[in-house]
Amino acid sequence: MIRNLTEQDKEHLQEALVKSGQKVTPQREAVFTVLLSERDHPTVDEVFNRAREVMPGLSLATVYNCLETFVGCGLVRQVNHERESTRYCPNLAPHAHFRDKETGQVHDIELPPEVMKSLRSILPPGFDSEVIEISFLGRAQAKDTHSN
Amino acid sequence: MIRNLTEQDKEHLQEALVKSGQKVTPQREAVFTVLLSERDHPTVDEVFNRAREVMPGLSLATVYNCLETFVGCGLVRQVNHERESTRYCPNLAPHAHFRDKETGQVHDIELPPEVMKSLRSILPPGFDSEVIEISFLGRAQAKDTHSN
DNA sequence: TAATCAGTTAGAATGAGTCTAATCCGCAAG
DNA sequence: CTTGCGGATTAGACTCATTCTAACTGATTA
Repeated sequence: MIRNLTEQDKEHLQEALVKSGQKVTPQREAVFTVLLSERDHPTVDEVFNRAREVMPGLSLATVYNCLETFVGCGLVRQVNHERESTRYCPNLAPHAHFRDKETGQVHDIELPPEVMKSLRSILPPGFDSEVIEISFLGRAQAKDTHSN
Repeated sequence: MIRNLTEQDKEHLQEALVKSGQKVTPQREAVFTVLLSERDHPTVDEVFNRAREVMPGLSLATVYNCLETFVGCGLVRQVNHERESTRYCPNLAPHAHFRDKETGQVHDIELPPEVMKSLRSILPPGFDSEVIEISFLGRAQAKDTHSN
């Protein structure tokens, strides 16, 4: 179910948008709401379908635009796996992704700072990296029930 | 330039193919030759164009087929970055990829076993991973000249 | 020689994502 | 007000990597 944004979430959205010279619009609020309501790394299509429940006139192009805007102002992260549809994730803490081979579900894996450090240390001199993507592929025993 | 396969490379190809019930064909040899001649993570299209120099009748579909076969029998690895075209890499040692933001070039980064181990250790119980993909995005000072 | 079968081929189909041109909407200036 | 401006939104056309399909090839087996 799609729950409403808390005041705090609204401020978070507004602040991030305004900081990068963007406006808060009803469409952006709707898309953001969808992302926060179910944190299951939805595809654009999934976001689109969920958001339509709340705003039936919303167009697919706008969902693409909104998500791009959010990525641009650091509100959400893109998650790519092989060449499958891009997924979106509002978890901003540094984390890796674990993709279940059977269900296709994506789980967040916390990334302790010392692991990040050891990763950075394997770069030869002259290599300077801003972004490190880590993704696991395998099987996960469903231990939590609040999966998608 | 496309150099011929060494006897050793030919055996390597044959062994891997036969082991998974596949045949050695002229097209597969040509594609494999291209991969080993310039180890710069080419896209399917690049492989296609290079291979045509040596085998003009070769079709794109066949290049796709060959590469898929090679991946299936562990001869090469697929490298994906965001949603760009898939690239192929004949380096089988465990390694990460560094993608230069400016040139688009992909460099292999050696992965020491202790880093692999620390990565595996961050998986919560119940998560079992076969494949770990690590990719860096950033800028690399060109220190070698034999880039593509 | 005929049948079989994997591999190859050209071209059509797919589908995620991007582009375009028209429209909408909020707001500031007149 | 009402006019004009600019960014946001929209529908639909378009792109392009990849996959699919159906016909063809060529080596091997019956």
